[in-house]
Amino acid sequence: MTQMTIGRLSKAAGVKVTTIRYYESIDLMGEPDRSSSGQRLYGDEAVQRLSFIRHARDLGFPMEAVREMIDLQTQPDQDCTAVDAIAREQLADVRKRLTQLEALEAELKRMITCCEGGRVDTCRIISTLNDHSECIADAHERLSTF
Amino acid sequence: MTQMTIGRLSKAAGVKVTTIRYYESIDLMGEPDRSSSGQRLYGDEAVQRLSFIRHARDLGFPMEAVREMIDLQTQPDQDCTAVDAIAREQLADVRKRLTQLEALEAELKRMITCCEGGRVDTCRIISTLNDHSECIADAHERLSTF
DNA sequence: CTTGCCTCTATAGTCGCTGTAGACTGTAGG
DNA sequence: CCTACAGTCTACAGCGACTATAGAGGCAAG
Repeated sequence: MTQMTIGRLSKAAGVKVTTIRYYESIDLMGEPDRSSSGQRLYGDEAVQRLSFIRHARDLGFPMEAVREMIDLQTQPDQDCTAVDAIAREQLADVRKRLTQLEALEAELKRMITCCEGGRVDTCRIISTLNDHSECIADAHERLSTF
Repeated sequence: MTQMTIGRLSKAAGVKVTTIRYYESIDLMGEPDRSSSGQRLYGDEAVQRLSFIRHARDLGFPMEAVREMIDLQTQPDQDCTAVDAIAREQLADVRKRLTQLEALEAELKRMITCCEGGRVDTCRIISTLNDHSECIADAHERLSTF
């Protein structure tokens, strides 16, 4: 199976047809061959590239980084310091997001332990959101439930 | 200082002027008073509401949830089960994202330990992105660096 | 009075897609 | 061969949550 239509490629790579065309339009995929009637025809390397893109995106790499890495792949004789740098940057970013999310988790737990099913006007979640500095002291003992 | 212009509100609440007007346009803020020349004039409760919105957004609450909570605040005599439910949902979501990010961190670490500054065509980061199932075995011993 | 910042409205642009419309193509069954 | 029907084509609009721009008018200090 050397040539496949966009729909088959879509299934093979797990990327929607419209998204593939979109990637083409922003020059992430080269221009594919066309059948006599104008339908796009792809080879297996298109599956590779799409999986690469999708995987990188799943890992949270920004589009720009993906593009850079793809460009680098077209010059395979260079050293890969640049690729390494991109990955390290991404790792740092992920770490930052992890820290933020952890703080966030703690705060949400706190909010929830503070809400005891009263009325909205005394609700601790609401007041926590209104004023960041509330309801910390008495939360600690109840956190185990979460 | 009972009435302030949008710029002062912006500074007081840490939300950009344009964003405030945007929130007004999507009915998150009520219509403010206007000066004789048509400039928006806000009271302190606007600072409250904006901080609430910003804080909730920082915590990752979706806009829709923010809107719901604001609506609930206008009916302060109801019980706050709904608010609690929203917060719990958000907590579950945060947990999910945490798990994903942790997996992601692990994979990025793996990718980086595998990349030894060779050439792009042998770069393990690139090949990891191309094919998910590589380069796991020999990574473990070097992970400590990260 | 002028300078310079603030505010106004309305509109377009951002990112990373997704969805739509309306036409054409390719294929399988009868 | 004809008919269905699924797949494909282009071009463009829409999404969320803002951000930026243009061009006009407002306000306070020097």
